[in-house]
Amino acid sequence: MTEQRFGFELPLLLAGSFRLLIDALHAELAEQGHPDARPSTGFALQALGPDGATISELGRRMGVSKQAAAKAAAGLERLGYVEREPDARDARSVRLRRSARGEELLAASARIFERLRTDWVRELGADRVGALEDDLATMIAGAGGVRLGDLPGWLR
Amino acid sequence: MTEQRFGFELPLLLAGSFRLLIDALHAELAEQGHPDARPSTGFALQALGPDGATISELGRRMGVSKQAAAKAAAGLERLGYVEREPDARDARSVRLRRSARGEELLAASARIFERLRTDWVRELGADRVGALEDDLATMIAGAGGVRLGDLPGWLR
DNA sequence: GGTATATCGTCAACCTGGTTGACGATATCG
DNA sequence: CGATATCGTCAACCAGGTTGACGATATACC
Repeated sequence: MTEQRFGFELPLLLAGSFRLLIDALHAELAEQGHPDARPSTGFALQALGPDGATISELGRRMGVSKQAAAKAAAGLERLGYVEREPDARDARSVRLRRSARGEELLAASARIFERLRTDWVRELGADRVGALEDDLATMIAGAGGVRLGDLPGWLR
Repeated sequence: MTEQRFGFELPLLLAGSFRLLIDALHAELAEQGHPDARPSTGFALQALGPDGATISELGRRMGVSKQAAAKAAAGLERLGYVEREPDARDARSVRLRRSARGEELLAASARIFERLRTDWVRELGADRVGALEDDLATMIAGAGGVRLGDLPGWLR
């Protein structure tokens, strides 16, 4: 079974399975009333956190410029996933907050990812999936963590 | 060790470790004389194959339009990774072929990925890395394979 | 052989999502 | 109070994707 594998297969397998999950997620999301959610939508909403954030703060959390964060926020606002309100104690700032629909999206995503993981467990067994997660976490921790917010632009 | 894991961690772990590998690859490539190689560079050169391809063919192999393939080819040409020559038996076509430098880039990438994989083996053990690869391959095969050539644009 | 049809590569226009630089408005520090 | 820093926005640009159109060339068919 484990025949000789080349080093370059590892990244292909990682990218391929990542894409599998994300495609499945968005197919499901589209059916559940979120047809124009994109991978970056969830990332940004996650980065926003339960208490929201200012535009600059969002940019810092995602590792992009505040201008890029402003564009992203405008998109999320247009789709109804975030709302903006003036910041009470800093008249320069804009507070971005997840809307009810934004919370829904995250909740739906969490449910779907949970279900996708059980698919993996059914196929591979709970121990193998657990080992896989542990091993990837080990490698990431060994490298001192990894930034993910700017995934979209980084691949270029 | 294997505490309760949430479903949404799996994609984060996959993306994170993929990014880890790709970042390490390009840090190494930059030191080896390929500072402006990008992830898509290697993908495209790989898609070109040892015998090269026409622009339209490259586009089909990467799952993008021929116009996008032409732009990518122009970039690769500018960096000296591919050469274009007229097609002997079809005056409409342009054959794209990897240059010597292009072959070098692929060879260097293969070497580096091989070394990165041995890092993983040193950290996790050969059996765990093999299991990880087998499991990811299983999931990808179960989904009927996955397209990777258009990774850059797909995340959007 | 001649004509219809398909494909090749390019051009143009547009979209998304990044970047940098500049700038007025507002906070904050000394 | 004044110097300095940060906030959000605007403008210009770039990369890399899209669609539509088009002249040039192959191919298929009568």
